[in-house]
Amino acid sequence: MNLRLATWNVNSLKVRLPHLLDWLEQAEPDVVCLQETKLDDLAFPLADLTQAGWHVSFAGQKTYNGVAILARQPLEHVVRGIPGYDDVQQRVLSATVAGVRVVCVYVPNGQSVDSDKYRYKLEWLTALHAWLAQEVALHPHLAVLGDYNIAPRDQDVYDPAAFGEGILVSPAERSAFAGLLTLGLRDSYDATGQADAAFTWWDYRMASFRRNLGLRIDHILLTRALADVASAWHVDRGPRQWERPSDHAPVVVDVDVPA
DNA sequence: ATGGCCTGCAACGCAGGA
Repeated sequence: MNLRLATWNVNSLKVRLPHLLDWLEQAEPDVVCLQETKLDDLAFPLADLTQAGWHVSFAGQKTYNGVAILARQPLEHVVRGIPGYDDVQQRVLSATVAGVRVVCVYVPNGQSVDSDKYRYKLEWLTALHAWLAQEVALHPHLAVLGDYNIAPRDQDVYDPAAFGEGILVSPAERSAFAGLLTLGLRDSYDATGQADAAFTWWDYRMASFRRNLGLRIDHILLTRALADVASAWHVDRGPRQWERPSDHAPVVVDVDVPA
C-alpha cells in the first residue's frame, strides 16, 4: 500500500487555508502534518477540510503554535502532546493512519542561544527523545514529521558561516537531532539518497526565496521498516511562489508500506 | 550596511518567528 506523507508549516491556517486546499488537490498526499496553525480548536476550519474529503485531528491554541493531522483514511488512537510532559504550547499530535503511527511535531524555535526559549527547546527535545524511544519500540511503522527548527548539517544552511553556532545549527541542537536518529529513525532525505542541498524554509525578507537563501529544517523521520520502502522525497516549492505564501514549503515522501 | 517580512492581537506598536 503506497502512502504519500507530507509536512507543512503553514504559518497561520486562517490565512493559508486557500493555499492548503489547492495544494491538497494538486499534490494528492494521503497524510499531511501541519504546524503553526495559530488557531484555537473552536476556530479550526473543520468543515472546509471535511467537505474536501479529509479526516482531521488538531491540537490548537490561540495566536501561537498549533498542529494538525489530515488523512484520507480515518485517524485512530489520537494523542495530544508528549505524554508525561506538561506543556501549554500545542506542538505535538499523534494518530494511527492505515497502520502507520504518525507523529506531527513543531519543535520550539529557540530564539537565541542565550534565551530561556533556547533552554526550553533543548529540554523539550530531551522529552521528545525519551518518549519517541518508547514509541519506536511500540510501532515498527512510525513516521515523525514536522518543523524541527534544526538544520542537521552545514549543507542545510545557505550561509553556514553567517549562522555560526546560533539557533537552528548549534551543536546542542544538532546533537539532539542526531540523538533521534539513534533511536532507529532515519531522515527520509538521507534514506532516499538525496545528495543535493534542498531547503524547506526561506526568510520573507531579502528576496530570500528568489535567491534560494534557505534552510532545511522541516524533516520526515521514518523507522527502518518505512525508510527501506521510502521514495520520491522532495520539497514542493510551488506554494512558496504563490501570492501571500507561508515561509515554509511542503516536504513530501512516498512509502510503500508492507502489508 | 545585520535590516529588510509576515502574523496575530490589540490598538496604531509589540511579540514571535527562523
